[in-house]
Amino acid sequence: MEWTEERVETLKGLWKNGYTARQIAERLGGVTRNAVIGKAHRLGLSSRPQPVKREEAPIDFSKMARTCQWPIGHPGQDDFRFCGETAAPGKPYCNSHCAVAYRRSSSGSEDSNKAASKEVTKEASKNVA
DNA sequence: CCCTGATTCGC
DNA sequence: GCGAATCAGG
Repeated sequence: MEWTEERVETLKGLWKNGYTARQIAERLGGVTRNAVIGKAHRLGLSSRPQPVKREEAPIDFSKMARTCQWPIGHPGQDDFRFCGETAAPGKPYCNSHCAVAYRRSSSGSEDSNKAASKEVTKEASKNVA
């Protein structure tokens, strides 16, 4: 597999959001957790927030869940919840999380990714209250 | 034993 | 730079 921009961006996004290397590898497809970890390490990542044990995948929520299903916090923990922001039509996530989860072939780069991640954090904090 | 990420090591 | 193998911790 080739580490395209979008792939790296999704890797960073998911990794940053506490997903395990295996989940990320599984989501990206064609890569093993070692590849993900290796790449992450190479990218300058390595430490992470507490890992989230969650089966996350681009499930087809077509007509259900009009709210963002992006997991925030840790399952079983008091502050665990979903984003809850209005999701884009036909998508399981809101704009911010879609940017992190799907990242279409955008020529843009870290900037937009950073912006997305930033918003994610912002939304998370907002929802805590 | 299972899992995890971290590092090393050969390609 | 890449990822499997290996290392180390839970």
